[in-house]
Amino acid sequence: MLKLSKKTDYAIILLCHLGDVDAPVSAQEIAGNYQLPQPMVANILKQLGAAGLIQSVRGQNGGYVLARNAESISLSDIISVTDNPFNLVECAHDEELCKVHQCCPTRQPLVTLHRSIQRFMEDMTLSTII
Amino acid sequence: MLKLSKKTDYAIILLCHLGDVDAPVSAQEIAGNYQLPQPMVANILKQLGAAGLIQSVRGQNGGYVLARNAESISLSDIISVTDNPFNLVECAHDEELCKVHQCCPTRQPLVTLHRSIQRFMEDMTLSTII
DNA sequence: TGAAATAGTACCAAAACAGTACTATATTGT
DNA sequence: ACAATATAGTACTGTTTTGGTACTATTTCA
Repeated sequence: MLKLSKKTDYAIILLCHLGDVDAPVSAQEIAGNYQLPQPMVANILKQLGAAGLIQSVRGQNGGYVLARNAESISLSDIISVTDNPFNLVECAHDEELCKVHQCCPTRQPLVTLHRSIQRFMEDMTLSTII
Repeated sequence: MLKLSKKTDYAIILLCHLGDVDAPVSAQEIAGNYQLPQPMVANILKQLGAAGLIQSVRGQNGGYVLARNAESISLSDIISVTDNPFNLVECAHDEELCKVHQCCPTRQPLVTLHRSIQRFMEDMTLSTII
């Protein structure tokens, strides 16, 4: 449907929040702050942590902090974690997937569109958003 | 998942094909040509017809023809028919949908991304693709 | 009148999405 | 030491979307 998943939508909000503070922030705190479902937020933070975008601090007073500075986290990075890696059309990366790739008139322009969106998302970093 | 649906993917192929010939082309003929499921193709053509992008010719030797010239059919038009109208995030058009729109840090940049993709899709016409 | 085409619905299975639940483990404060 | 508060990991579930099919009616040409 060509839209961002809620997960990605939330992830961006979470990361923006983390980018604004230095001390670790807990899932509960963020969920409360933005009125998002707490388990959902916790799950997303876990994923972002596993992907290395944020660092976790366990134990009481624990939470999450950005693992890198906000300039080096791109929208593309985020989407790769919470959606799958961006793929406008399947054949954009692997043309063997296309049954009619010899005669397909659409591949090239769609790949162009794909690339330009991709570039846009790579250029848009967390610090841009903040 | 931020990718084009098969329906849109197919629709582009169909329209490109129609743009190449003058005589009406039937669903069967196109499906055979590109090895796509015939009922699927028929359904998509029906939708494109109902939306006014193509014109139908009923009866034997009937089929479909472009209703306008290829320059005036944009990728955005097509997606509006086969997916829903493009909406990267729900709040891009209606900010009331957003529970936290007063404090949401992400709306503005996402709307910017939305607009730039939108423009790209409006600029890319069928004739560009062909 | 019959074959070939579109028109209009309605349906269905599989996948993805959004969200929940549960158990285990780590750390801090008392 | 231990209770409280966190994350870690995993598995589950209901709903929506996707991808595709089926069926009936209507139009047109030969």
